[in-house]
Amino acid sequence: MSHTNEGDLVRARRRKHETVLASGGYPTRFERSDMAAALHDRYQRLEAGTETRDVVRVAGRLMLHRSFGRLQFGTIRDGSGTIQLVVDVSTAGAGVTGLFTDLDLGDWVGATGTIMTTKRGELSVRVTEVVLLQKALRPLPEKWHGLTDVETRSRQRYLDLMTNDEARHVAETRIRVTAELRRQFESRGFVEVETPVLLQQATGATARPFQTHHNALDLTMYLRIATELFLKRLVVGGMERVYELGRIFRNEGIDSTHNPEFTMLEAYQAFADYVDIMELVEGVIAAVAQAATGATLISYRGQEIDLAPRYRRATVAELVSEVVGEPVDLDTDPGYLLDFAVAHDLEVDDTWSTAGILYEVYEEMVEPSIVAPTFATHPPIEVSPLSRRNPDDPRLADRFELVIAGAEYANAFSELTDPDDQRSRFDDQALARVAGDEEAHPVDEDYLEALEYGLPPTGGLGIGVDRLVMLLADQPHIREVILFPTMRPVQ
RNA sequence: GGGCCGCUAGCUCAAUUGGCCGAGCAGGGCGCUCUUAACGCCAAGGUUGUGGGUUCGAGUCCCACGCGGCCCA
Repeated sequence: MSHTNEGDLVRARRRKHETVLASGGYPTRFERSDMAAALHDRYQRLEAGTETRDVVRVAGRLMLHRSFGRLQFGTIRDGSGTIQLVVDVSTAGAGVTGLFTDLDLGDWVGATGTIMTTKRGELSVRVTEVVLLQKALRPLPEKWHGLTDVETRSRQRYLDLMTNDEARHVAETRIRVTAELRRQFESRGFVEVETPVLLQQATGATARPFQTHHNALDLTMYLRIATELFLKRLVVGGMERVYELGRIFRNEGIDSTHNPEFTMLEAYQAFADYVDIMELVEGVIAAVAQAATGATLISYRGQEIDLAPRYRRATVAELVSEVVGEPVDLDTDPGYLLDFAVAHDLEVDDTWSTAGILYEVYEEMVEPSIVAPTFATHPPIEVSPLSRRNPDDPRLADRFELVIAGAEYANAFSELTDPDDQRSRFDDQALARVAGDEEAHPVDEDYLEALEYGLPPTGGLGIGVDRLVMLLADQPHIREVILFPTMRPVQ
């Protein structure tokens, strides 16, 4: 970023700043009587051209400033909205007029005055006293277009927030989403817990972890890639309904749906299976949509999506059959499925199993085409190392993914409770690891020991919170829903 | 990792085939008694992302690098 000549723009502001410092400095607090939005609310019926004797004290950042002959107008924004300040030079004292005239856009100001409406009906505070709470030494971004450069908006989010309504709207949506998620789980009897971020082994998902070092223990440590195995340890310990809404770290690239640190909600419910979790998810997603947007019918990237229950339920094999055009399942000849996959440019070869090709077709062709909320159930057990097997077909997992608008928003399953089966699944992953798959799941001996004490039948769930916010705030990029996304350093 | 595109005043954007880099906002000065992105007039503000190269002359063409965006893997 170039600061060429910024000094020229800053000079006048700094001079005023130093004048304040020389004369005793800025006030340490301001006793505000009302927020802007509350005033608009209270005085919405006030007719144009009304003067009241109601004295209020408001404070905020000066966003607009204009003079019209002997009248001066300013618009300040506080945490709730904006309110106009009016100074009548012919009646206000010289002190007020001088101070008001000297204000620059971006300054924090506090004002005392009476409520009035202008001839055009704009609710305003007729200022009798004004105080500069803090000078903005740097100029604000352009007042009409705001800040548009994606990079600067992400690096200096405070500028984005102070100039762009959309930035504030998205931030507020995210706040409503996380608050409502907590409310929903609390109301269903879940308790929020905190499990370690710093680990000696990163488990619970297939992903590469970040590595760090603990000096006192002289120990290599990893940042968590999931909360799964710790939450299930708690269920073993008798905490029957637990959830964690927390930051997850995965050492992978950055694109429109991936940030190296992101937020995931995981929940575990004892004595429940994946079908119970489906009902839970529908209810939670609908409630969150309602809380965040005011409706369960939302618009995402030009598509209308109804998030009200109940969502479509179909197996992965059924969904794949729809794109293939005839029924396929795990008993289908792998050569037939391979031909279909190759014909559609999928990167598969004849070493792949039927299950592998089936799931590849699902991920590459089915998932992107789904718009309405759909529970895609029963993927192959090979791609589900932590799920319980389906009792009727042990090659399938009692698991589902919630797909909306071509992307996955939740992943859930009946948890694998058999410690011996879990050990053999870990062993399969270990083989893949030896074969070079750095993302394959490592063996977690401590977790296996916990399972040997008995995990009750349990339904587990993970929801990608950032992506859910993207959906509800209709944002195409994950950086828009994370206040401070990971950025390359400026050089 | 590959391809394409972008980087010009504090901010938002212009700049013909390579020919003096322009405007709006913000900032400075003046005017205006109800403005709403107020308006009008005046003046000021630039090492065109960085470093090389080609050329009489580069914002523009070539090479490298940095940051960002989009698409692909």
